[in-house]
Amino acid sequence: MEPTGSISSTAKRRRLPPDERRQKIVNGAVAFFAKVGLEGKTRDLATHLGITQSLLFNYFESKDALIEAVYAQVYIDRLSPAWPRRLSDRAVPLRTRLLAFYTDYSSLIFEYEWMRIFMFSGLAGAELNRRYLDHMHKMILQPLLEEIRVASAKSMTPDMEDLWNLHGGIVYIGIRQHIYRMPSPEDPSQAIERAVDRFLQAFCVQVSADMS
Amino acid sequence: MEPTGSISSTAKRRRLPPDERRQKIVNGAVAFFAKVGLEGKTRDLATHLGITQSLLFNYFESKDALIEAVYAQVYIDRLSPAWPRRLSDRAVPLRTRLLAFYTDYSSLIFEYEWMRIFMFSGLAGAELNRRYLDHMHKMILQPLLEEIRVASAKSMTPDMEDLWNLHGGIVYIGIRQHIYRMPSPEDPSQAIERAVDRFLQAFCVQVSADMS
DNA sequence: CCTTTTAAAGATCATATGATCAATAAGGTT
DNA sequence: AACCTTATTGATCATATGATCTTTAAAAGG
Repeated sequence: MEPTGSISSTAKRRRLPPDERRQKIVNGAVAFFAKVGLEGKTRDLATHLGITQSLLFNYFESKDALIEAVYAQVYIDRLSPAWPRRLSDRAVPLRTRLLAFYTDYSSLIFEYEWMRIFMFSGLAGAELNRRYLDHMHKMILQPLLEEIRVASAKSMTPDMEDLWNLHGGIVYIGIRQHIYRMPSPEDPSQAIERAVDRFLQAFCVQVSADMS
Repeated sequence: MEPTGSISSTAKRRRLPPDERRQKIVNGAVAFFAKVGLEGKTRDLATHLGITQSLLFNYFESKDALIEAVYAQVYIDRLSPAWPRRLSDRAVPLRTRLLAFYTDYSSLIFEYEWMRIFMFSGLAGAELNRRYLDHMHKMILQPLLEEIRVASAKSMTPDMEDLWNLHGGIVYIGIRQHIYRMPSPEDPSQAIERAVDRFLQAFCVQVSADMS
């Protein structure tokens, strides 16, 4: 009988530089936990990685420490620090800024690993999750609200709930795709564009909805 | 030392009719799994219920069977069979129908237990989840799309992605509240009303946005 | 009050799981 | 080729966990 945590017999033992091995483990853990959830078992992860279970604990103090590394890996660079400034650049038409942001942002978040790890960590009440959403609120949506108000030409002016509605409607595309695994558009850019235009139409004089 | 799965010493042993006990277990399991996730441990659940862990298996074949009962309990009556007909009742103004639906629907789904169990089961790939969303698509959004197209007075006509965007933007209120635990409006009806009005404004001659 | 039924508890099993540590061998250095 | 360092393995531990089974006692019937 094979002992617990041993490697599949045929595979040769490969020695890697610690940094490289650590990175391989984190990347594998991201994929693995995204698929099965944060309660995924270390032995299954090790099998996926083609290493022994005990090796994981050579690189991480505990499973929790590994999950923290997964969080760090996945949350990193997910919100570019350049956006608050770019969103407030009034030299560029508001519609262009909004579309640029959501085109860029959706390409970052409509991704299997991110969507699912974000949801798993949200359900688990992870601190990083709250900080991320807080950052989204203060650094993205708040400036955006101000910009739309300034550009607002109609009597009606948007509030923060309206902005969360715009945001949520767009994010929900990714939720349908990666959480619920529903059929969804391969290219979401058109849906995003239409959502943004409907939003602007409600508060601003429409810049240019279509060319037809 | 207390044996595994025994009850807290002070509590008297209470005998209940099987149906009643079973219902108490299911209700407790809904609350428990909503809070900690479907990987919650049977012993913790039993403690919450004030019963022994072994008693759970007197009423359910296995933990999976219990979770199926939780699904059934939570998914039941979540989509009223009357809505497809009501949404197509052209004697009522479209805006009124839409608002009635989302007011009613949001009061059903903006609920801690539902939101979280739905998300947990979605991440787990539960069959019931897919069937629910399929039903939402075919029985609610499809008729709705037809109604809006009929009422559409502008050149632009909505597609299914637009409707999912409306839907997602509204559902996202509940996600913010119960999954991410963010501050959110105690009464979402105003946000819903504004989202619906923005949507109709884009495709139909606006019926009545505000009275001011 | 005694008997009977069976809901519920208590004890226990087999396996799973995170974690530890000594033994091994891959790969670089001399 | 011999040697050394240390990445990786294999064995193992302590506890957790789903599940089973025997024992106990609450409540209904007479």
